[in-house]
This record gives sequence, C-alpha cells and structure tokens, in this order.
Amino acid sequence: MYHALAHPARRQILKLLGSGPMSAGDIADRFEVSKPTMSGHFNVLKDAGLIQAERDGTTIRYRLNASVLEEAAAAILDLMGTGKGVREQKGDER
Amino acid sequence: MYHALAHPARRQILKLLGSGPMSAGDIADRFEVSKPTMSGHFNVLKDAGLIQAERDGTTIRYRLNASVLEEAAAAILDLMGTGKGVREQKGDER
DNA sequence: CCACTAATTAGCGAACACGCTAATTAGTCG
DNA sequence: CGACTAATTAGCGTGTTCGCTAATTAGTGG
Repeated sequence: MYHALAHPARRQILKLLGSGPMSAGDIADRFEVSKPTMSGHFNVLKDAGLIQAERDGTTIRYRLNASVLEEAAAAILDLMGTGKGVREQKGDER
Repeated sequence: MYHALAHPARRQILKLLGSGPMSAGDIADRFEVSKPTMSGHFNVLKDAGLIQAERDGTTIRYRLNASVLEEAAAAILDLMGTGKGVREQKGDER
C-alpha cells in the first residue's frame, strides 16, 4: 500500500476522488499520460484497497476508500511512537 | 519520501529509531541483509529527510526526524479532504 | 447484428530498485 | 606508520515499475 502512494499520479487520483466519485475517463482526461497507463494506476490503487470500482453502464466509477487512507496515516504515526512512551491508542494528541 | 516508506526494512529502521538514536552497525545487526545493503537504506531515508546522521568517532549514529514523519501522515490525511474541511466521508458533524 | 464508446488487458523497451561481493574512506590505537 | 574496526561507495545481475501502442472485453443503441 505504501507503494501505491509512492507515485505522484496515484496520489493525485486519490485527491481528485476526495471530492467524490468520478469515472475512469474523467480522471484520465486530467492527466497527460495515456488511458492504459491510467488504468494501470487504477489497478494498483484498487489492489491496495485505496479505491473501489463500480460499473455504471459503459463507464466505471471509482470511489475513494477513506478508511484505508486513515490506516496508512495511523501506521506512519505509529512509526515514531513506539519505544519512547507506549502509545498504542488511537486518540493521539499532538 | 513515499518511496522511502515503501520498503519494510526501512519502516523497521524508522521504528527502531523511534526508541532513540542508534549506530549504523547496531541497526544492521538486527537485519538479515548485508551491511552495504543497509547502508543503501540509510541513504534513502537520509535523502528523504526522515533520518539524520552524526559521526561519533568511528561509528555513525542515526537519529529519527519525527517532524518529517508527521508531515507525511498529514499529507496522507490531506488526500481525503481533511485539508479544506470537506467531511462527508463518515458523516462527520461540525 | 454491427457500429460505437468506455475501459481494460497484452506485450514491449527503458529506467530504476534491491541485493550481493569487493574495494575504499574515515577514525582509533599499538 | 601499520593494523584494525566502522561504514560507505563501486560495480554487477536480477527483477520490478512505468510508459507506450495495439488488441480485447463490456455495454449501449441504430
């Protein structure tokens, strides 16, 4: 999943989907790369569980999976907490 | 920087450094891979700004850069719309 | 059924990531 | 200085990523 976030285009896709679901074509139109390339990015994000697809007629709509992104952020925060004080709780005050 | 987090060994290094600074050798001893390989991981983390090195005699001590990790987590949260006050993801009440 | 659009899969080349061993730099101490 | 330890850089093989074009699947409508 970290790998999925490691590409600027994929992060941009997630950001677009943050405003709401969007079709594959509409997303692809906002990027310079070809559609097959974008489709590959969609697959990476889908495999990582960051987005989900739903078919609507001929188009496919992608939707953001916010909970997985939350987990990612929590995991990163967890990297710095272990050891100094055992901070396993979710309610982290910083 | 996302790339730096995309390797398990590197995340493990960050976790170790979360308990406090540690020498390159001591860190390397906890992994199965060779020391040059570990040195490569250190470089990736250093280039990403996630750790900093300080020489102490013949050994080199690495220290975690917690602020950069915080930025990373914040950036991920920002991908879902946290940055602007867009809620709608979980029925968040103002 | 055939044409058309939306999106994906297939296949390919260039570039990069990751691990190794061997050689090199940096510093300590007899 | 010379030997020793700590750590890095150099060089190489292998596998993966990323982009492309071409071909294929899925669905709509004449």
